[in-house]
Amino acid sequence: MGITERKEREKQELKQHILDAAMALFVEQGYEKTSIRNIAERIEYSPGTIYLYFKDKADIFLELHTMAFEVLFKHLAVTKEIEDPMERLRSLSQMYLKFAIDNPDLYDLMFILREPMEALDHHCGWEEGFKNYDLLRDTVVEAMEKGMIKKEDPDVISLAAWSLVHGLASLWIRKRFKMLPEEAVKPLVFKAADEICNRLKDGI
Amino acid sequence: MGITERKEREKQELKQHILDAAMALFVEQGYEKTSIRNIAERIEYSPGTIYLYFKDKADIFLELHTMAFEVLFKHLAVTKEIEDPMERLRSLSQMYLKFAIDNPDLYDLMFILREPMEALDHHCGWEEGFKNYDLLRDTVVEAMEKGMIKKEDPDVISLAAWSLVHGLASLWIRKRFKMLPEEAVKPLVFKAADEICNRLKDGI
DNA sequence: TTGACAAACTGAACACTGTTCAGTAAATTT
DNA sequence: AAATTTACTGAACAGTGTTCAGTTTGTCAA
Repeated sequence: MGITERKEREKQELKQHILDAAMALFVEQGYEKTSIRNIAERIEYSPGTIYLYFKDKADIFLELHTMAFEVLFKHLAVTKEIEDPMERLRSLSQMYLKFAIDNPDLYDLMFILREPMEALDHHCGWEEGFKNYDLLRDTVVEAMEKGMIKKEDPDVISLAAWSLVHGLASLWIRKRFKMLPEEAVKPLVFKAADEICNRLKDGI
Repeated sequence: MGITERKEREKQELKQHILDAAMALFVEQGYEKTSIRNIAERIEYSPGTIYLYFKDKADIFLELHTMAFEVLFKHLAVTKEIEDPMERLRSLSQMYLKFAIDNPDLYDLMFILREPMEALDHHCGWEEGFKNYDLLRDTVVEAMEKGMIKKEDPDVISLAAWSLVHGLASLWIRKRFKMLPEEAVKPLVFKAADEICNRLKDGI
């Protein structure tokens, strides 16, 4: 009975087809400006069809959000080869920033937009986020154990480190650095993250 | 000829009336869910009237955004009485965080939402933002001069400090702290900002 | 007081949005 | 070949921001 299997496969294919079209439009023109009708038109199906595969618009973008996290994780995972946890931390922050600035729309979806999180419970369902946070937290713990960072609740330091780079990234993406000359901002952003790494180290 | 003056005054009053209604609705139900028709209904005018006083929806919220900045500035300005620049910096960050967490919708409008900034040029028109940034920058400069923070481009440190608290605030507002137990997050947020102040100082 | 003019305001209309659901068409099973 | 299940459609609903011809209101000169 290969028919049900083929049908299941075809269903998955169409679902992926919707996701691909949504991702393309989303990166082209951003989340808010991407409508269900836009997606339907691109895949040459009627708008109603999309609702046979996804609960609502947020549900589509929740899946894209999950995919984007895997991309980020792969980017950041290469830092595992760096022995020195302090250098690894520095590298993590620089790569995180680069990812955000190179992929502002993906970053928006992952960390700024309300929509994907509203489809989630309070305490679960955000494994993608957890995985990336753990990468950071493990590095912080290791740096503390090796005496490179003054000991403290590792979540406090991890939260601070993440918030710093997220703050830089999101203020950049949402154009809040108007007080500084335009061409000066980008280098300053990377420098700010780097400098805080220095000071975490010097504190010893 | 007092008539033209009265007319001008009445015009300003209606404009303010629109802003008041918009602010009320905005704080009640957030930006996205506040429609022009909602505002019109509340002030008992037709939707078209609003466009005689504001260019578009973003223009209304740009003005609210300006008002919100004055509120924040007044909050932060009380720190001017603190002599020690390091303690002032600590106080600034704690009060900034408190403002953001107590007024998430206003904070959204000021630092997260795209709309108000899109009505602005790249290099001008954001005096409200500049004023608050200068408050921070001046404190950083003073702390450096008094040898309380290692010297460095003050914009790098100011950017880092601001990004840290903005990062904490915006990740909180947009519900990205799901990896931590819900009740633990709020204290951690304040602690993270405080701890970075400590380490800036210890670095000497 | 009346008529003319300008300013203020209206609300229907346009082109869009997310979402639903009765109806149709296609594929599969009996 | 008929019956049934599955997949898909597209019109309709209730909403959005925005525009603009047309009406009302207020002011001023004759």
